[in-house]
Amino acid sequence: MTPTSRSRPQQGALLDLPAAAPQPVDGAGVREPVARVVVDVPLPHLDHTFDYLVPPAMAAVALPGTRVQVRFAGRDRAAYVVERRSDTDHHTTLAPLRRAVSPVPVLSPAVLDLCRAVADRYAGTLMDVVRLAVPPRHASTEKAVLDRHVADALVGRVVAPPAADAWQAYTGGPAFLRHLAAGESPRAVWTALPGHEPTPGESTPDDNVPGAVRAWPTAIAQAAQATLASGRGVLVVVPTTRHVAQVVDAFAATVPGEPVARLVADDGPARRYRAFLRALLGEARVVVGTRAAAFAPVTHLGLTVIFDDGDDRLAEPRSPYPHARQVLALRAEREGGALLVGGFTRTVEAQLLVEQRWAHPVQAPRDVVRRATPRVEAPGERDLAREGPAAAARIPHPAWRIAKEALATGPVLVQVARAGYVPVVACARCREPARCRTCHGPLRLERAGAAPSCSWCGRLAADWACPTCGDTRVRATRVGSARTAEELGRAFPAVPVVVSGATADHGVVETVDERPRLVVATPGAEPVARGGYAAALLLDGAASTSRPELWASAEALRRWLGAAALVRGAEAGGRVMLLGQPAPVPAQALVRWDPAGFAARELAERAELSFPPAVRLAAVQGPPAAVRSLLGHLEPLDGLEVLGPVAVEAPQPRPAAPARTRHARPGMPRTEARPAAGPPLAPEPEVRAVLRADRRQGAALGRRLAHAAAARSARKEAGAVRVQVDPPDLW
DNA sequence: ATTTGTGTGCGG
DNA sequence: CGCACACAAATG
Repeated sequence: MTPTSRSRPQQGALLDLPAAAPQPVDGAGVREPVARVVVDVPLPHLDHTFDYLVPPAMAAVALPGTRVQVRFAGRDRAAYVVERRSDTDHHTTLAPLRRAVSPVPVLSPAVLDLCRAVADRYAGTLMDVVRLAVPPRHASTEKAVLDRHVADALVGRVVAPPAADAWQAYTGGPAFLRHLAAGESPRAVWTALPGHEPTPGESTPDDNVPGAVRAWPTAIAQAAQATLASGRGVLVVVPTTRHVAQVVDAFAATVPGEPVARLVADDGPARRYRAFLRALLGEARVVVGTRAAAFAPVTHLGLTVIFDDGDDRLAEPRSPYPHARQVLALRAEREGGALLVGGFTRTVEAQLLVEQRWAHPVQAPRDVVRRATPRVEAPGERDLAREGPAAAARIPHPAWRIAKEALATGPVLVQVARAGYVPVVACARCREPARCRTCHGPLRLERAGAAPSCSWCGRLAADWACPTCGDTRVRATRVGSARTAEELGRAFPAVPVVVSGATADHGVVETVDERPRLVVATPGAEPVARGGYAAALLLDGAASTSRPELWASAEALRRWLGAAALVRGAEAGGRVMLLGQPAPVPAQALVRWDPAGFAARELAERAELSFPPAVRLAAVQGPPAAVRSLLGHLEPLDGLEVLGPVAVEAPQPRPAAPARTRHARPGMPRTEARPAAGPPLAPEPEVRAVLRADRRQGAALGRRLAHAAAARSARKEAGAVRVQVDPPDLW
């Protein structure tokens, strides 16, 4: 936990002189007159500490962890004090701090240490990580919080005796809670069961019935409660604000009166900073938030939880791109708290933690799983053909039957891969994907009867004609949620249809009640149904598994499980049907509800192919000369493979996209064209190299990459190179 | 990035 | 010899 004291610039290995002997500094009456600071500059080769003199007026304020301003390279810069000391190893006289910005120690020693570890792991700079960890200061909020804090500081809190019924169903669940309550720090990978909180009027689940499974947020709240009982704090990180709301609600029900800080970037600077301060000052011992909350300054941290860790929103999109799961794992190792990695699926990364025996698996025995999960069917083409001529329909007859039966007892969920009406169209005759004449973006239909329009630039293509065969008619190659809802509404005229998804037409619906209705939703936007859905139809199976990336089937399974987990258990008649020719391996994992088995198989496959997380990978991307020079600055590493560099597809669609699917044959499923809309910019051509090393060499690889980036920046070499460790979109 | 220090070239 | 500009190194 020692703060960094790498006060020596790294001007290449050649000039690695020994550090100057520390010299005592005359503080003119100031005790520990030297402030060791980290300065907010973006240059990798300046990623170390600098010493400044503390003027007497700032002596009591500029304490470790506080924000200050310093004169640096002729400009006033923001900085954080990381240490106060009486000596310096700097040889000339120290410049004074310019300003003590605030007395609040926002960068606690534990969080500083975590940031350093994350920066090292991801080959980034400390400051880049600190910027993710510490929200921007909001002065008026700070004043308000501090004033109130003095007023009601140190109010003792009594925690009710912990409940543990949500963990009864899991092997190792009660033991996990016991260890937490005893002040220990177990680590677990938790495969959550679908569970539903009782509807009002329904009796609460009996603690002694193992089949009575409670919803995941309640399980988290109970684990938190056990930790609070041991006198320690709790941090919960989830992918979205929707998840945050669910967890916060569960806390309110489970640990009433316990203050919970909700740390969500979407809340805006003032609220975010307020929540941060409440955690920092110990006013809230529980923090629930999205990815940046992984760094939250929870005092005496006893447990961190991450739920649905396969969601890509847990990966930070800004340099150095840390993933919240990894941040929490580093944190658990360094700060010594317990870690709970949970989800309906099990990610390969979590599987690795289990196989390394770093974490214990916590999951339900087979018979409990069978009762608590819905009955899942994934009819193959032959099964459907037996049912009659409409077997190839997107919603074949057996699916209609399930929906009809289920609607007698409750709501039915229909998961659709894409939002919109007809999000992709092709030539009706030759099935060539239809593209915009101007920018070559894919065409779509925005609503019934509308002319095709471009999903990139929005232009109408009323007079579209296929450049290959001349036909002017288009056909749907994807069907979106809006059109699906339309079809369902026609088939069930008496049943209300709800559409949920992040589009302009309608928002995400949070919950629906237990009355019969059809709920059409895109993955991740499924409303929670009180008491559970009676059934779910998962359409478009192939759309999610046919992507070439290695993670496609794991992601598909995660999405299916996420929807299926909202359905009542088999015991209560819940049914799920997976449709649309999904790949068989994830489909079988869903049918058997065996995410752990799937994850084990996936991890083995990745080890076989030398893919992450079995090995450590890093991507280096930028202009050709810049990438070459960075690779040139890399010090040798045993067993390091350098793949490439190779030209990388333009990150943004170019205005003149090549018609690359000229010979697509009718009937062949086309691979997805490109992500989504975006302003067509002309990017300069870039290359990407991929570095591969043994997992045990991961730390060394990170160090070498950071050194190489520092060397480039010290020499002011042109061109921005993006270094990304564990690039999520590569394999 | 910005500043500061050192070296080099050219005009006087 | 003196000054101006260029380049490199350091930034406390």
